[in-house]
Amino acid sequence: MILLNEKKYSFSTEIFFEIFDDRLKLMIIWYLSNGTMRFKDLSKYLYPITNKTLSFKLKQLEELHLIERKVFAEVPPKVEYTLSSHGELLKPVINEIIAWSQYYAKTFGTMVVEE
Amino acid sequence: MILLNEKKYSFSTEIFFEIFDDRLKLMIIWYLSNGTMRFKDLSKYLYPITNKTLSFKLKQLEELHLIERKVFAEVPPKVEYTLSSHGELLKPVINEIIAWSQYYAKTFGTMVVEE
DNA sequence: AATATAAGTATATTTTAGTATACTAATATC
DNA sequence: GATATTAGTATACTAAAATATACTTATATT
Repeated sequence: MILLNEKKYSFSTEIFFEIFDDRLKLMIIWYLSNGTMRFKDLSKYLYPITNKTLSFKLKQLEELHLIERKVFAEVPPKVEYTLSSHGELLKPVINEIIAWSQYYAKTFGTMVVEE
Repeated sequence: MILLNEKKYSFSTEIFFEIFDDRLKLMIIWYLSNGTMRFKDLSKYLYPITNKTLSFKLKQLEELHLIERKVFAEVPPKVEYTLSSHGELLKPVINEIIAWSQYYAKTFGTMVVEE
């Protein structure tokens, strides 16, 4: 259970760190910022990640109102994940992260295959 | 040892996640973005953190050229940590993080004491 | 002479995040 | 009738990260 509301933060960014305490959640947001994805797509892109871990992270992001989960009554199961409006507002953050990463890669020679 | 140069990244933000694989390093950058700090200051602000952990994180950030370490020949020891020019360029990222965190706190009622 | 100080290091221990592996449900396909 | 499919769950295990605790060094203070 995530209980952000019971905590007090000494500075604004702490909320961000509380939410993105691991890179996986932010990476999921990054992937979903390119459009809707199914569980298996995310699993593939985030490899190696176990179903358990991915499932848990998605649940957390949903609790935090950052993504939305849409279940289709099909067999085999189909579940789609999409950024919520609050999640969409993370795009400027992601864009700055991309800009800085590209600068860093250019400066220190780390290869970047694609954006 | 951090060997970013030996890795290839499938998208730009991966470098960022590789560097900020834990919240501590980004929090250190956040604190230093307000100015120079000594080891003990950081230790106080990042409480609870052990000397060992803080020392290790600072070493990593220095290896990544994001901070600079200045040793004074004094007793008791005095060491000052400052953002490097590359670290300074993370400020736009931090600013977007602050903006989003404030929006999120306002929307979901999480308290933020100060910026 | 004992104690405090800052910036760590050393060692052992604990926590916790993630992994590996196997399993399920309901239908479609070979 | 056996097998594949997706989106998970369940259980047990492992490895990495952080903690707790004690120690160091050289000077200044009580």
